[in-house]
Amino acid sequence: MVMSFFSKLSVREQQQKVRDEAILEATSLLLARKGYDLMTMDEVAAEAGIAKASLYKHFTSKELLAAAVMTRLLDNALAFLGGLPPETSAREKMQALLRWALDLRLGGGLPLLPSMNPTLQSTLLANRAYVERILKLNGRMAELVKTAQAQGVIDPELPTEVIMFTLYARTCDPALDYLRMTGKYTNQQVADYLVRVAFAGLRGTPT
Amino acid sequence: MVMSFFSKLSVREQQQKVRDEAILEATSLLLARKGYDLMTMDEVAAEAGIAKASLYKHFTSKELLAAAVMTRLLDNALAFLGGLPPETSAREKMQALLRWALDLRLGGGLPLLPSMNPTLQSTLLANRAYVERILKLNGRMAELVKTAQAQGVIDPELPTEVIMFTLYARTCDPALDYLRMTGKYTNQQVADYLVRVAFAGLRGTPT
DNA sequence: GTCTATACCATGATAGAC
DNA sequence: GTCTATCATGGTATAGAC
Repeated sequence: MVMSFFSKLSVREQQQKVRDEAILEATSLLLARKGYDLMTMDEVAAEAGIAKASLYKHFTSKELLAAAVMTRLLDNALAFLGGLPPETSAREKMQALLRWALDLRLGGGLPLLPSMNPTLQSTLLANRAYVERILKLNGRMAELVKTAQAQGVIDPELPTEVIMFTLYARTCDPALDYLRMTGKYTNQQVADYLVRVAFAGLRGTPT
Repeated sequence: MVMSFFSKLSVREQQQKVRDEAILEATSLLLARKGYDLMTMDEVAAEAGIAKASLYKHFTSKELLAAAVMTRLLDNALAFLGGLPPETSAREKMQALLRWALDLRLGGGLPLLPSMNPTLQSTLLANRAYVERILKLNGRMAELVKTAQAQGVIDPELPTEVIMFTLYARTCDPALDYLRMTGKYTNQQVADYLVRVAFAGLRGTPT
């Protein structure tokens, strides 16, 4: 089919994108708030302001919807990393990424990592787009970690994977929720503490 | 009703305890493996070798069952802490408790902390026995943390709560699962890494 | 009296008719 | 796009066997 760039179809496609984006945003919020298992498609539809069946016109299954959200999230993470000024050190980049994720979570926008729902897990791993992003991010992270280790600012005795996985894990650290529940700290303070503890540990850095 | 200590009822009560224990153990495994939401009462019954309806004779709801498991877990944690030799330092005790929890998890026996299922959460907080244990453990932990901070072996600039919550959070660190999935490390190594990173951080301890 | 089998009922993911 | 089924799942209650 031939069409101009300004045809009605193009506009309609843009509308689609806008709607898709709204759905993804709603899903993101709900995933962050309740997790995959407890999130229902009814809620997503309500939050996005459309009917449930309409939702299924956009995303053909709950799992695919979740995969789309996770993929978008990884894209954002990669974009964030890529957008950091070139003079930023490797360790600073690692720290900034963790901070970015924690801030996202404090704003209600970070879907927890794939809980351990097995069906979701396998759907994700079968999802070309998702896996591609994961691999790309892993590659970037591995570089940063190795550089930082070579510079001696990250424990060189730890396997690269341990560092990477720990960083990923810290983005969904439940301590964040606990601290927030006390009501004693600002979001900034909570994030500061978590980043600090992730890098310096409970022992702290002796001078 | 009057009865001897060796009456049949007493025996029957013992049978009850044994069965209860088997159910709790089965639930523990399943909670650890699938989490609360995905665990079904059918599975629990199957794993415990009884019928679903019988299960409901022992525990009148899924939530109460989970609460019982969590309470038992906290009892075990308290017993473990209490059983450490008196000469153990505060920091060693903290470390030992984390290690104990991680070993439990590696053995498949640690139900993750209350996911964030809201109904479960409120059931737990309404459960006298559970809350009692939580408060007791929190008390013990707060003592240990303060002592260790006073001794300068735990970062004294961090609020006690940050330390405590971080420790709790580390017991369910997803990095453990990631590392195990690589298949590159023994369970011992995985636990060693996690404990080390929890206390020394990613930066490591500069000599 | 304790377990088994089965029935009930709400919820939530999908599919099909307008 | 919406509205209205369908269909499976899973928590809970009951009815009857040993």
